[in-house]
Amino acid sequence: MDTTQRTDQQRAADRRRRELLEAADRVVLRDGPQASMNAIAAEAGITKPILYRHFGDKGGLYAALAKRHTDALLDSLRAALDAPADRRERVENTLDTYLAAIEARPQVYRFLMHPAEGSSGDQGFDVGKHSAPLLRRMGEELAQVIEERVDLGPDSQQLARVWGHGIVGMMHAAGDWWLGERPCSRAELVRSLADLLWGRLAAAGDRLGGPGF
Amino acid sequence: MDTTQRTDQQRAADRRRRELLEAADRVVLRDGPQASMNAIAAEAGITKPILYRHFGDKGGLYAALAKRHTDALLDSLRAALDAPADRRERVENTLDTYLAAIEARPQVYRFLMHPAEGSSGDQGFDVGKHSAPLLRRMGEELAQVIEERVDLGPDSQQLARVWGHGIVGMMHAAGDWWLGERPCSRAELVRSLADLLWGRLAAAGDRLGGPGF
DNA sequence: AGACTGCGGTTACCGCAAGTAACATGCACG
DNA sequence: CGTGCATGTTACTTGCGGTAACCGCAGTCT
Repeated sequence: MDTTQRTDQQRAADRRRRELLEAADRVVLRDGPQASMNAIAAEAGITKPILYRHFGDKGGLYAALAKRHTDALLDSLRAALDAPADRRERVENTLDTYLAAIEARPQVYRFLMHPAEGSSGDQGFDVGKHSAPLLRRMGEELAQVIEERVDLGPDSQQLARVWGHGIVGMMHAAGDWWLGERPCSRAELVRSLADLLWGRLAAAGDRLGGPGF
Repeated sequence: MDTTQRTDQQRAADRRRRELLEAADRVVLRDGPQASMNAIAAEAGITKPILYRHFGDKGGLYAALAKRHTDALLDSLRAALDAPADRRERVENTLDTYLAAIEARPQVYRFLMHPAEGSSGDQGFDVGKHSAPLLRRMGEELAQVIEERVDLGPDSQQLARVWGHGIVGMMHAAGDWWLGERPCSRAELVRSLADLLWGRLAAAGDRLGGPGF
C-alpha cells in the first residue's frame, strides 16, 4: 500500500533527520558556530548533499538545531519560572538555570546566539529578523509569564513584553560577559542581577555631592 | 629629510585610511554587515589588496569601523549619562539617546552588534571574545559611571560591573526587539525600561492567588 | 642624464565553504 | 523483467577572504 509505505519512509526519514541533527550537534559542540557543512556531514558518516536534501540549506539545519536546544532550554526555564515559590526566588532560580546552561555548554550557547550571517540568497534589509531567535523566544516567554502572574495595571501587556525582552537581554549580556571573564561565582552574579531588578539602583544614594542636584 | 617625509607620508596614509573607512561606511550602511571586501574596495575606487595593506584583514577593517561608530555613540551616551540632572532623568536620557541612535541607522547598528564570524585563521574557542565589542564597551563604561556616582557599599566595583553589563544588555535586547516590531513609541519604551530598573517588578502585586505562596 | 629604491596600485591566483547537477545503487511494485 | 523512487556519491560552480607577484611613477644618489 502506498500510505503505509509512505509512513514507513517518513519514519525512517525522521530518524535519519534526528541522527543528522545529533551529529551536527556534536560538531557544533566541538567547533562552535563556524562548523562547516562538510564537517557535519563527515561526522554523520555521509556527504553534503544529504544534509541539503534534509534541511534545505545551512540556515535550515541551523534553525532545526537551534530549535532543539532552544526548546530544551525554554523547558528548563519555564520550570524554574513556574515553580511554587516567592517571586524573588523564582527570578533567582531562573537566572541560575540559564547561567548554568550556558556555563555547561558554551559552544552551544555561542551557536544559539550567533546563528549565522546571511548567505548570498536572502539579505533581509529589515532589522529585527537577524537576531538570535533564542533571545526573542525567551523574551516572549518571559513576557507571557509576567503578564499572567504580575499585576501591572493598564497597558500590562505592553509593559510585560518590554520587560520580558529587557530582562532576557540583561541576563544574556551579563551572562556573556561573565562567561568570558569569570569575575565572580554564579551565585553572586545571580544575586547581583536580582538586586538590580529589585530596584537597588534606584534606592542607592549618590556617592559625592555630584555635579547636578 | 627623512623625518618630515615620513610624517608627510604618515599624514597621507591617515587621510587615505579615513577615506577608506568612509567608503566602507557607505557600503555597510547600504549592504549591512555582510558587505564584502570587494564591494568596499570598489566603493572606495580601488582594489582589495590596498584594504588589506591598511587594515590587515577583514577583522581589522571591521574593528576600525566599529571603533569609529562605537566611539561616537559612547560620546553621546557619556554626555547623557553625565548631564546635571536627577538620576532617573539621566537614565531615561541615556536610554533615549541609545534608542534614537539605533533607530536612525539600523544597518550600522546591526553591523556593530554582529561583527563577523571567525575566519580560517583565528578561531577563538574561548567564549566571550566573540561578542559585539560595542556591548562590552558600553557595559564597562556604564559600570564605571555607576561606580563613580552611586554608593553601593562594599563590593561596589563588582556590583557596578554586573549592573553595567546587565543594563546595557537590557537596553540592547529591548531596543532590538522594539526596532523590529515597533510596538510602541520610543518614549514609552524608555519609560517602561526605566520603570523596570526602578524596581516596579518587585513592587507589583501578584495577579491571582497563584500556585505558590 | 640614467640606474636605484620605495610606495600606491593592479592582476591573477590559492584555499575553502556553500550549494548544485548528474550520475550510481538498492529495493518495492506492476 | 523494467520502472519508479529514495538514498547515496563524485565532481562541479560560484563567491569570498586572503596573498603573491608584478607594474609604474615619484624622488634620490652618483
